[in-house]
Amino acid sequence: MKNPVNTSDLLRRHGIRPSVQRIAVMDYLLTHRTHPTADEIYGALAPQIPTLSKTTVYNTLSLFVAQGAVTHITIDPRGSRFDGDTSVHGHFLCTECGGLYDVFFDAPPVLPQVGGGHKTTQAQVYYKGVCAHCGGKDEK
Amino acid sequence: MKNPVNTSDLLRRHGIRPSVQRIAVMDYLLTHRTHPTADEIYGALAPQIPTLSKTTVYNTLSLFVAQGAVTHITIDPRGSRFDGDTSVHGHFLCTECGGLYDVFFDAPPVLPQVGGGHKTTQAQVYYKGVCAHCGGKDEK
DNA sequence: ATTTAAATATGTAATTATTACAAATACATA
DNA sequence: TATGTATTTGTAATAATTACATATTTAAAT
Repeated sequence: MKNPVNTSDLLRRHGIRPSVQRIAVMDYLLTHRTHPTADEIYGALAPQIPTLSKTTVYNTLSLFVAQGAVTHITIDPRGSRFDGDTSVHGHFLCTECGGLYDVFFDAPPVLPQVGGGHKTTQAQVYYKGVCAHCGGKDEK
Repeated sequence: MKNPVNTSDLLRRHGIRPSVQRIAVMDYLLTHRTHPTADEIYGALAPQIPTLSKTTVYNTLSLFVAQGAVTHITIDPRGSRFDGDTSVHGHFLCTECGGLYDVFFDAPPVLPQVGGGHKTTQAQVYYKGVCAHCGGKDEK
């Protein structure tokens, strides 16, 4: 089996009615941990679902995010990235190649509460720099 | 005086040669703590500098960010926001009104280092939710 | 002061991400 | 099977950002 959990059930648990397209998008996110853009997801799924529309991918991702099934990552100024792993972790963006890597925490960092009467629904930790592959390793 | 520091000197200290346009953009950022978009900055300065081009605003902001004189905030999926305060602090985005607020820390949060040989140049903490003005205060 | 070269700014056109919207299709239920 | 609702699709609009060639300004050299 590709996936340890049943994708339809996962969607239903988030109040999302499964469909061929929704299952495909979620499956793609669960099996590709590259934090893809909507366009990348569309490009990967279109060959298998020839009738797929880019609007559907956007609609689907928007629904997933609204239902808390997917995390919307805004670290990349070139466009939105999406993560099927909604657990608490950070993200590192390589500003050279655009690669986006997970940064898992031994213990989640303690972030101060937001004051001023604002109601926080989510906190995210973003790192930017140059990834090991692009040369971050060697250069001092 | 509007500004405690001389804007030209501030630019020079970051290796940026001052110009009428650059001073105006930096001044705007230093006196307006709303984390404006390029478009907002252009709209605010255009009346005073009639020849100002939007491309210049983009070029200028890009230069400021590259030289570390301004922070590029990517929390808002609708577009890039900019902050003339480069000190360590977080940001809260109201997903209703788009308002972007500073979150100052008593002590900077301890963020785990990024492993994997990646070279980190910057870390940012983003919060999302509903601001006090939009109703975050009342609603449980 | 004048010339010259380099840096900066401008305007227009392209690119790209995302959304709006109306029509078509699929789905679930009576 | 009929009917209403949800979902998907395609096209067109919107908006942010970049590319690029030209014009202007600045600084240095003569």
